[in-house]
Amino acid sequence: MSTPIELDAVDRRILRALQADGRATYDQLAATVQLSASATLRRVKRLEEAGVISGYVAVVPPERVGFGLTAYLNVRLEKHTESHKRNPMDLFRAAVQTWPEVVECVALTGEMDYLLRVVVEDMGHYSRFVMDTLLKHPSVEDCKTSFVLDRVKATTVVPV
Amino acid sequence: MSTPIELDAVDRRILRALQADGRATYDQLAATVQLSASATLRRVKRLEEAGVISGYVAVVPPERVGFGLTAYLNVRLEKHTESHKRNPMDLFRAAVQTWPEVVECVALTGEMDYLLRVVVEDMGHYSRFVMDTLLKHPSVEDCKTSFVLDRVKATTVVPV
DNA sequence: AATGAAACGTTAAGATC
DNA sequence: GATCTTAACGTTTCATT
Repeated sequence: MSTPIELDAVDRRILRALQADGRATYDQLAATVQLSASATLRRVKRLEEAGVISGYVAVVPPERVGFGLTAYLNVRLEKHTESHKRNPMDLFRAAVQTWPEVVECVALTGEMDYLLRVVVEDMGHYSRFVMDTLLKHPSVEDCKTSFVLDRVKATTVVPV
Repeated sequence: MSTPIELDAVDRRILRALQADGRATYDQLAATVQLSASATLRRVKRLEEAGVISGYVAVVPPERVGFGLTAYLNVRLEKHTESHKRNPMDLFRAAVQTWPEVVECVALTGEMDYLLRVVVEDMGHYSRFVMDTLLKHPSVEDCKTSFVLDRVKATTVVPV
């Protein structure tokens, strides 16, 4: 899982194909990567065991299930804390895991500490999340929101 | 593809399960959602045809294939253009599709026009992308970069 | 209209060359 | 890397509610 993997051209074709269709059969895969099905299967298993393929997921467009609003939130944490509590960073990171609206959270360089991608049903839902949950959390100093107007490019794909 | 879909509790359990493991067998799925395999299959096909499941993809962690650096770039476009050319927005959107480093691009509310997620091999690759490609593009006025220090939460999952 | 059980065709997985 | 064999799986059918 942690050793670096050498990928040849065939491996890259396999990864591109499986990032486009994670349920392609080995016969289909074999045809697109120009290899026999059994050799293709062995390479896929090798890639899975090496952690190059960490799993397979169904893609569910949020707007098809009633989550029509996506926002990016830059969050800045409190720099100090009450001495009997855990520090703001640990508190915040633990809280983020429990908030279903937050589908992605990364720590960033720059003036804001964290970037959150938040997926909600509508503006009411967004407003409740920010007012009642995020800003009420003791670790959070403030946040800035940008709403997504349009998806220009969205790929689950790593450009292997 | 465009009609709203009514999802019941079983549909939601199926979506959660397939977002966690897109290659679960129908026997496995059936066990976790408390339904027979054939009924589960019929519901999955219905969700696929309705576009609630738009596809299945293999997940490839960028760092496992040599893409160790992720950055978020806020991009501001030129507000005017040479009259004989297309406007900056159309130029930029078309260019973004051709840049493999840009795995995600959304138009945002707020002072910056676009947010890009950029996945690159290292700082040299990042630097070349920004200096030689992004900032040289006639549609781009300027950009601000934040590098990802740590993934706190990363889910492909819509919280259905 | 949706389900569950069983039968049938297809695919995955392992052994061998 | 390819071929062959068998076990597992996906899909259809049909009776049932």
